[in-house]
Amino acid sequence: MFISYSNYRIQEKIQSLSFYIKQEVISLARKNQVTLSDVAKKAGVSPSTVSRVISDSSRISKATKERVQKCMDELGYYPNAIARSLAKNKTGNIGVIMPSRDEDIFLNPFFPETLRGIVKGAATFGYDILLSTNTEVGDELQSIKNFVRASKVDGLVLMSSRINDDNISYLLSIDFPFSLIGTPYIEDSRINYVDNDNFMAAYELTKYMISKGRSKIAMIAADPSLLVTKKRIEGYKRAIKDCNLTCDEDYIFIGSFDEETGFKFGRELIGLVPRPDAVIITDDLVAFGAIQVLEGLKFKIPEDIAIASFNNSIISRYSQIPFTSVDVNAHDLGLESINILVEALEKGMQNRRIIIPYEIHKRQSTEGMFSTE
Amino acid sequence: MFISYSNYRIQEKIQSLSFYIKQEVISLARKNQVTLSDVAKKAGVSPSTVSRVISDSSRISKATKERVQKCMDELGYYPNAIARSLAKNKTGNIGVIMPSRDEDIFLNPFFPETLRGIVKGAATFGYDILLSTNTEVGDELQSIKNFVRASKVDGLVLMSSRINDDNISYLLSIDFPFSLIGTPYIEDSRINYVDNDNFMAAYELTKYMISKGRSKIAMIAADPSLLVTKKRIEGYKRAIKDCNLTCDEDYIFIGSFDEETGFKFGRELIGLVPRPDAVIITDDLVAFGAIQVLEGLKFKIPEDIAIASFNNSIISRYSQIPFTSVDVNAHDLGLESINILVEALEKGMQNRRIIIPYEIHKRQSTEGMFSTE
DNA sequence: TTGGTTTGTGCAATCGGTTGCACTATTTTA
DNA sequence: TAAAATAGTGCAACCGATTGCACAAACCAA
Repeated sequence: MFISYSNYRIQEKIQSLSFYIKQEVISLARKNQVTLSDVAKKAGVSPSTVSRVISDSSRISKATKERVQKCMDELGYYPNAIARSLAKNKTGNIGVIMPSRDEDIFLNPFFPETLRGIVKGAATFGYDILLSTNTEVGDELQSIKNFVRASKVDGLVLMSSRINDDNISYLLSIDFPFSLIGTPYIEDSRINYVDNDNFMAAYELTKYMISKGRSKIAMIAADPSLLVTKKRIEGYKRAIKDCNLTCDEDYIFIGSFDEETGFKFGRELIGLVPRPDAVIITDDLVAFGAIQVLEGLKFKIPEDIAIASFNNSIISRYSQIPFTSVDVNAHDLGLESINILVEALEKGMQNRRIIIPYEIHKRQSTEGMFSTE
Repeated sequence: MFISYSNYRIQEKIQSLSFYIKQEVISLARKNQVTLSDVAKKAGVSPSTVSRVISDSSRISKATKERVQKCMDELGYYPNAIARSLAKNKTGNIGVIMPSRDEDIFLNPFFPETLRGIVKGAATFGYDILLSTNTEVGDELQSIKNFVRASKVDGLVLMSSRINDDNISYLLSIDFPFSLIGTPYIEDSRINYVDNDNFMAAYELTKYMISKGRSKIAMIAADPSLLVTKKRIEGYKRAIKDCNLTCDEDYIFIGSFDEETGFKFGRELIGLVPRPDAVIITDDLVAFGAIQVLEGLKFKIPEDIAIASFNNSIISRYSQIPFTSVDVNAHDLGLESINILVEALEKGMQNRRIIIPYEIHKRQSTEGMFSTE
């Protein structure tokens, strides 16, 4: 009698059989997971007792604890985090949602720096970091939902905030714990965030320019739907106004966080009438691009035009013309974002807002034409 | 009758009660997890059927599939990843083990770049990235064990390899799937890795120096227990030998991946007799430090001494004197490390070794005193 | 001695899925 | 037309923990 191999049931069976064989082979080496029950059996107690020993329950006698502990050591037992997560409805993971521009993200040292702080913070509290891996650009919400709805994380860190931020709205609507790096677009006591005072930073930077004798100050910013950009533009405008200078909208350029933006607007900048004698730029890389262009066009920095920017990355220090830049302390932003999140998770703390101090590193690019100081 | 509050049982009860109240409150908003059984109930089928609909089993009729699907949509069902992990013994997570130097890691753009590739690769295959968060410096093995023994990940990516690497030995000993960025210290068909040909890169770079008329070539390297360093030193030595030049051990300096190393050895370098007319450095940041020192000491680059290094980071392009640097293509290293790991996980592939091409970006710092080309 | 505590442990349900196997109804084959 | 194969679904065990409650033994006060 022929066996009909078209019989998919058999195929299934074979498949599952070979699966088992493979698993078996693998399991000989790996998958030698010692379980709680194994320990219990060896120690002659019930699994619940072992579980209580692990959590150091006060209801287990010292003698039993020691005996069980010994068995655990001997068997090399290590609790299965997945099973524990399921039972306790807690994962021990914190999800980090990175802006999904792919190219940009790690180019700008702000994110790696922040991530370093995050990792460090998580380590001290015993959490692991789950990184969002969006395939689609701009689809952070999808990553968030994947993490949240699949219960893969206990809480989230959002690394940026925008106006009418969908991510924030969603998380608030389902009341899921998160902390934000940046200032939220709405006041809501449930939002824990950490940020610099970007308004003041830009304000102070602009004032500093003015104190150095500059009066026609331009700005190159990024997408103003990003709160950080918005705040900086506001601070800049306010300083101009407070000093009774005029702030033409022509003087504000909107680009992105790359060198190209610096090239492009550096060129346009010097075409303005009257020509600016200073420019504030929201990122070092952009500033660097602008400097290159301006130098190429034979403008002198800082004599003809002063330049200052944000992030205080390595290139601001080591560019041909070292330029003034605001250190936002990205590492601490990351670290504190974890602190407040963990406090929210473990102690139910709310309404935490932490302002991380910035620091203006003054360099050659903003030296005065004539100093008023 | 008084209630004895010292009765810890009662205290426990109260605690658990308040816990429940809190949980209850929370669960009103969050924790509205729709489960498989809910869907099953609504669709009037058994949970197993729903599960099979999710996995699109061929054994469920089209009609049932559609009906169940509709119920899932209506209820907003989303499978719980934890429960699934437990049942399938697969997490969908890949652990990334970063060298645990804390400060160094993100300072050097190599790691962020690599991580970017890793994240991108993981996204295409639908895996999430779990980052190692070692508290103790140099204690990657602990992180690895935490991930592996707790079953938090399906596989691992190691971002560096050393001689007699404990991490590799451990993973091999328990036969746990991983891929390596770098070349392993031992031949083992079970190790899948991706690397540059660091020997050839250094060899070629050295030859290039020689072709430019240099004959006394020094090297500043990092810890030679790191395979990457070892290979580069070997390539360098070989090139020297092949050209019948002498390679004094004095010409080789061992430091770390920071500017300080550049400062220190830049200074020592020019004290050597005979004085080197070229130096190969294993990292841009170090090279940058060296350049600063040398310039400070009034040495001309490239006239007095040529400089070349590795990683082609932004500072190699934009330093006052742009310097020659080898682009190791960190992004692709990361991306491929995921590719081979996933192939190992899902298809049992072994013995994969991928060499990512490097590219020497030639810049001003290696222009010849006199060109032989 | 008796009834009430206090202590220490185990039972069994639960977390939310997956899957081998059994079972029925329908179709195909001879 | 009877036997065999196929299709569609459900039962129940299982993944590896946690935890409310029950229960037995030891202890204590009156």
